[in-house]
Amino acid sequence: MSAKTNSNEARLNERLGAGGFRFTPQRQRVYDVLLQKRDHPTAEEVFIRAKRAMPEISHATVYNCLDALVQSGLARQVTLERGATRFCPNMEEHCHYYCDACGEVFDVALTGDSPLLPRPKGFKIARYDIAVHGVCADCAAKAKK
Amino acid sequence: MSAKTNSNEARLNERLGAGGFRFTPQRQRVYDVLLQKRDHPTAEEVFIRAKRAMPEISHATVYNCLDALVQSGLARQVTLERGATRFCPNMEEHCHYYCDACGEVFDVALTGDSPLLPRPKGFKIARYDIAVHGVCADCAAKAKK
DNA sequence: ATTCAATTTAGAACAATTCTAAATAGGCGG
DNA sequence: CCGCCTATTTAGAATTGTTCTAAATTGAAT
Repeated sequence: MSAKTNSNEARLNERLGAGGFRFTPQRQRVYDVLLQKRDHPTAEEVFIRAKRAMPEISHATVYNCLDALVQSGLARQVTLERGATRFCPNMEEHCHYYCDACGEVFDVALTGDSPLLPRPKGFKIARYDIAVHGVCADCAAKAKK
Repeated sequence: MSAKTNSNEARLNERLGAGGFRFTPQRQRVYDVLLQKRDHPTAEEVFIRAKRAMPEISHATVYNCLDALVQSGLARQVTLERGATRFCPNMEEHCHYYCDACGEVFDVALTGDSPLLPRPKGFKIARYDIAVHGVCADCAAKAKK
């Protein structure tokens, strides 16, 4: 086990605890899956990947684990379009560029100040999600041909 | 029929045409439903409301109409959370405040400059959606008690 | 009027998510 | 270490949201 894996495990343990959740092998596995390939997988994709090293894991558990990770501040839930929700372990301030042509999702860091948003009086902001729709460079090039 | 309704109908007709769609009574009805109560209804809610004046309208038609409106630039599709997609006829630049406690959605106009977003090279932006999650003033007050 | 494609319809099918009840596992006080 | 209590996991059923299908209808353009 690498030092990197160790530190991820430590953070997982700590954050789950802070969120009132237990550390379980399934949650560790699901978190690993998110960290290993940061391509904004759906719950179904996470399920498939998680099964590779833990074949007996169930669908409901994957949802439970993902929810626990989201509530513990270790992952974000991303809803870009109708259909399956995606998950993202990048907790830096960033926005999502979504290519309507190929479906790929790009994280782009929000540099400097957060966008200045007016807000309803008294509203307590927990987080915000910025989704940008359009066509990525590759797809734009293909379309031009 | 009021002058207001007339102008909405004219715009609907024009925009549908520009988008390559036909004007139909069902599309008019669905658009009316969106305009009459701007509370970000789900497709199911639109279906129920549309039925009141058009009892024979079907589920599939409501989806078809909503998609036509979205593609014609007359409505926006809003995905704030897992579960049903919502629809919004407000085409001004605005962001959505979503109360995680009561589920209410508030439109807030984006004043002045759009937030400056860095973007991937070559990405052609079609539109962007800003969703702010948190707790609205009412729910925050209730929670404090 | 005729024709062709878009649209609508009811209902089936499918996909995503949540629920259920029973089994298991963790942490804690004794 | 034991027993207890609660959280978690599991398989599968159930529910919800969305899309598909095939046939009938409608609309626009000849």
